[in-house]
Amino acid sequence: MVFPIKLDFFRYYCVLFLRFTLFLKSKHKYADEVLVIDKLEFLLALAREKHFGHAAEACGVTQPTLSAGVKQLEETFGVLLVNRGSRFQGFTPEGDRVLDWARRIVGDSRAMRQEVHALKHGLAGRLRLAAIPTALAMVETLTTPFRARHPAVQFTVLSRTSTEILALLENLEIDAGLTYLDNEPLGRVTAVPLYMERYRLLVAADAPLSDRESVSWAEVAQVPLCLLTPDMQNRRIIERMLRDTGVEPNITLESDSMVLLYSHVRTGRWASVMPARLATTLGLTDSDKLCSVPIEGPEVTHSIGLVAPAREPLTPLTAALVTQARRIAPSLLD
Amino acid sequence: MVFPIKLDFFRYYCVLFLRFTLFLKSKHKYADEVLVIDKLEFLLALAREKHFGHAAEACGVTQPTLSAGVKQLEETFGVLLVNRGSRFQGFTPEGDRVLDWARRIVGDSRAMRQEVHALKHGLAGRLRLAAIPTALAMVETLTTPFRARHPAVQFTVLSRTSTEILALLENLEIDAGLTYLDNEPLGRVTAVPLYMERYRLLVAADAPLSDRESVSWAEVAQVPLCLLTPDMQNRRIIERMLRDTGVEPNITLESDSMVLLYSHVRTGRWASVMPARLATTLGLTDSDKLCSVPIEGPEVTHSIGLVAPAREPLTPLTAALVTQARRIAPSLLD
DNA sequence: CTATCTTGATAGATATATCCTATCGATTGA
DNA sequence: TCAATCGATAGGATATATCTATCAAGATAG
Repeated sequence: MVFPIKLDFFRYYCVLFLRFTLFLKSKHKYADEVLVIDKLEFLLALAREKHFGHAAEACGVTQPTLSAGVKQLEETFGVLLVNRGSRFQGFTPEGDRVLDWARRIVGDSRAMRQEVHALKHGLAGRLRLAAIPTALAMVETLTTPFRARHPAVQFTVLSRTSTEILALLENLEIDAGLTYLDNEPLGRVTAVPLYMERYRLLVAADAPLSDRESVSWAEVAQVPLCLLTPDMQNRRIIERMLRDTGVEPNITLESDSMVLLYSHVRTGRWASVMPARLATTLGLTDSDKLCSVPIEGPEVTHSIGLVAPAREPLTPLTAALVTQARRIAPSLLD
Repeated sequence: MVFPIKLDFFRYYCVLFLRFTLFLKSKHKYADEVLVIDKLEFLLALAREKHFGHAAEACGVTQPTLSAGVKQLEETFGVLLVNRGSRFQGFTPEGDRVLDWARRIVGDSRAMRQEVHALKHGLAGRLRLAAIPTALAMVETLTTPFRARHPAVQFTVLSRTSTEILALLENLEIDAGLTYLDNEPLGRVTAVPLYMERYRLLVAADAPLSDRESVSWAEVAQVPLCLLTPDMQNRRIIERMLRDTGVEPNITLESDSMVLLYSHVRTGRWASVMPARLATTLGLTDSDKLCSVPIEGPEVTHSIGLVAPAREPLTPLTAALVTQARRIAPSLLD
């Protein structure tokens, strides 16, 4: 019975203290309500790290500095933004709203810097992208022509799950993503459809089923499979197809790495299921080692495309990427 | 007793590492590129005042402070933003772009504050509006029901020309405006049509034409008229109608004040042309002193409505006003 | 239940930034 | 030519930002 009382008392004390501090502050001469964008970045970092120390490190400052920054925000708004016990306990409702605006303002300020820089030095900088594993091979069709037009632009490409991509986008940690457009709610994003994902069986040339014109999902379910881990949407889609046949699939190996899956398929002991376009793009079927066999049955296709923030205007780099995506889309959509 | 030693060693290592990182990060220790929103406001003030001293006064700082603020912005971006000779000579192209972003960021930061405030204290604050003179009487139909719902909200309403309203809106000096929707290019705004402007002749009860069922534009052109000044779009519209009859209109008095026009019409020596709705809303025709006579001829109507920034989301106050406008619009559009 | 670790807050010191007043130099106008 | 206007600059007072070091309150492991 001691804890609740102490906790309540602590909170009460916090609120009282904050009010008192606010009262004192109002007498100070300057910076009554100076909003520094860097402090908003503190809030963003805190939102993704959920830890004052880690957030501080991410911002390149010490923990007391970040704590003070957040507290200053709370003082300017006159509201507690973060629920604190002995540790970070999430944001208050007001904090959530401020966080939303902070994302927008920080994004805009970055876009502003980038645009001015682009006016001076042409389109340059680093585009941060993330793609679902099965779309990784497609990134090239976007980046290669883009770089031909804008040689000064650099890329960072991460392999992530579809949900992670949306979260990264929301937190301004990436500029755009390549992911499914039609399965999960996308939220506030600009989407450019690029191609449809169709599935094929990938097997070694000397493995069973390799000489077939086509196979059924039921047959696929009976060979030892290596697939992506279940946190990937691609895996869930394929697994659904397999289970719909009534046969319990034989998924003997899973990984989050496409390279690992390939290397196993090459041994002839495993097979895998992957998007048709992926196999051909990588030229895996050019050698005589691997075959990709069409899978019969209901044509399940999933639209994959570029997602960027729904903000208007976009940063010059992101805008150029979206333009590039719109340009190549017709040649990909069969 | 092994742990403390290890811990100390770890901490020592951490500190060394941190120092090293900081050393690499910057030669200047702090604030290499700190963006303060207040400085962006300096830029907005400079854009509308076109004068360093006046802009400084508008921001509540001295001129050197504003000069330094602008210069700091220029240093952060590494570009000149303002063309200076011995005086303010406008913005550079980069300056114009920064100005555009500054408007957006400043607007968002205000909206953020307002929203947090609204979460704490309910919808409160001051709505800054501007309306064209002929729409002034209509403002009441918007503000009265609005205040009934949100009693804590205060209003500031300015009488301005339609072009001024758009400029004020652009510079965040007003939250919304009441103006013509279909005559001039509106730019980036949200528009809510409210009603159509139709014209009537306003005359004293004992003046010529007062007993007519209706009059023609040609007849109107022959009586001494008092109208708004030519910078008002309303005046230009009416004048066009009059000239189209081929008769040179007899505009013997012009003013930017509707009250002045009324007081002259009441003498019986002048007549005026005004929107039908305006006369009835003010109850001018209830007394026996004034009559409003329908004008025959081509039905020229001009749509009038509420304009607000095209930004999304709007500030809570502006959003509530737009909602209110949408609510009352059906009862106004006949 | 105790010892230890983790986490965020706080204190004190110092460097930095901000702002004001006063003044200057250049242009503009009379 | 002289005064007025405009924006830049210098110098000094003061607020602010950041660091290091440390603390106290949970959480955790033994």
